[in-house]
Amino acid sequence: MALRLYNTLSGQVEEVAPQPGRPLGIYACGPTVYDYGHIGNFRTFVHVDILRRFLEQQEMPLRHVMNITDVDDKIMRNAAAAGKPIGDYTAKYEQAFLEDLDALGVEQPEYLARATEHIPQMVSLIEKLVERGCAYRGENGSYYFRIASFPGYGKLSKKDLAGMEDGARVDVDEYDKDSARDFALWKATKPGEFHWDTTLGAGRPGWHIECSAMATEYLGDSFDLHIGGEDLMFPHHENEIAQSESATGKTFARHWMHVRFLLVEGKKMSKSLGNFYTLRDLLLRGYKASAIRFLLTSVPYRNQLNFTFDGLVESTHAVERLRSFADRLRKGGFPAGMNPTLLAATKHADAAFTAGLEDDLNTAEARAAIFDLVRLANSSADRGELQTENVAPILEVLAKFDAVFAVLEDRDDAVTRLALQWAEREGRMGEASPDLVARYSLTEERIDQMIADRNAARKARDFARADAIRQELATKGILLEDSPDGVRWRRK
RNA sequence: GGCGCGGUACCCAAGUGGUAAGGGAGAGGUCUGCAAAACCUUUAUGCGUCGGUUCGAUCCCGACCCGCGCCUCCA
Repeated sequence: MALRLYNTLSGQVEEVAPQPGRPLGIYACGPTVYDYGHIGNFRTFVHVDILRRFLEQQEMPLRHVMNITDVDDKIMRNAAAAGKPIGDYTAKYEQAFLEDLDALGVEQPEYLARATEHIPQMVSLIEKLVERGCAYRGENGSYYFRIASFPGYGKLSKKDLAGMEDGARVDVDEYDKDSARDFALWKATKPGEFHWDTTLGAGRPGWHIECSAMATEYLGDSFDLHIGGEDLMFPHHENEIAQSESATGKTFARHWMHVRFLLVEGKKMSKSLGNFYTLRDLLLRGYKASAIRFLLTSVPYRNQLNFTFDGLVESTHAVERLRSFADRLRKGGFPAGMNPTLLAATKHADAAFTAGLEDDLNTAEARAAIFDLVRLANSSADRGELQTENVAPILEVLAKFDAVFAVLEDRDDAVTRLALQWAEREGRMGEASPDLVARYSLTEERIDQMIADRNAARKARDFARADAIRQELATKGILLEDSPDGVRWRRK
């Protein structure tokens, strides 16, 4: 078996496989770095990460490219308003984006491609399109792609151009296009505006051209898989296809994967509805990075995910359950031998996990397989039927799960601490929940001291004092767990 | 208006032409100085509504109702 994914282009679930002897070429549309990333962005990037990690687990060599759009209208406008060169403006948000990916356990692709570092490639692609008669120069010096020259236009998004109202939404600034649907490849700039001086004249690239130029640069004229959010299907990806295939005469991406938008509290996320959240917003509210990642994977990428605060709490508990289970196994203390029934169940969970992901990245199925195993192994252990030789195979399955889902290792404290430091630097501590601030006001030394005091009280059978200390810690978000081999603490 | 997706228990949610995964939450129990964690039991004769096809439909077909997305910058 191999990975099968829904291909937007064909409308079918198809096997994804590289060309013989080559790595699988993946181009995933990245962010426009004009602001902090929001959870909608990260739903896409986390699912790309799930895909990436799963393919690595299947030992498929990858060549994965993600673009960083570091020049566009919003960036130009915001940078100008801040009186900064665009590079200074975008550097901050690019850095923040990469930190956010790291916070969510998202692996870096093989190549990060910045638009501003690939201007020559874009210019030569546009020149090629002009030579081939697919692009033209408008009166104001901008270049446009002539959609009428590409018969396949609309094949990805299944749009019939003839049926679309032409002219209903013409941008008044772009009066010099031959057809309203034609899109800008190169935007001529007015004197004083940020620009590149090129053989096309002074200007800057249109949005779509960067992906065509950079995908081709790193992956060749044809490659295996192109990924993005569902909104990018039209017009962005459609335009990429038109440009690239017109220039090369070859199929651009063979397989297209689109991640569906999420809803927040049942509504499309938008600033006006007040349900717009960046990753940092959530961290400052006290939610853990692992819970956010886990929630984002709870619904397969092609289904709409309703992101809610209740869901975040549920995911927190679900992750805790998995971590507790892993701790229990590592702690040991099981009878010698091997329970063959449990071993069989372990193998079954392993197979079901992989089968779920192979089936169009069904993360819900894959997760269910692991939770089945957790329940079975826990109940076996309670009955004394989990034996020492069962431990390693189960831990292997857990490791396999975590190589894809990446929530078991607890990096949450470190991530939250970084978010608090960022808020401090940016003067945004007011956005941090008081509860969270209290929770992180205790140093580990102080916590250890209080636990030692409580242990002394317990030894003296002064349970009232012991409970008072537990209670005090609890109000600051520190949970204590007594066990035969000592007291463990964790942050709520 | 055009194209597309979805409506499954208290909440989130997977799934299949043959009788409903998983997570969370609630209740009861085991364990514990008290807790926590963990485990057990329990919560859909039912899968938006109405028809149809079928031996049999939540799953196929049709109509309708509701929600959502894209068609314009957006992951």
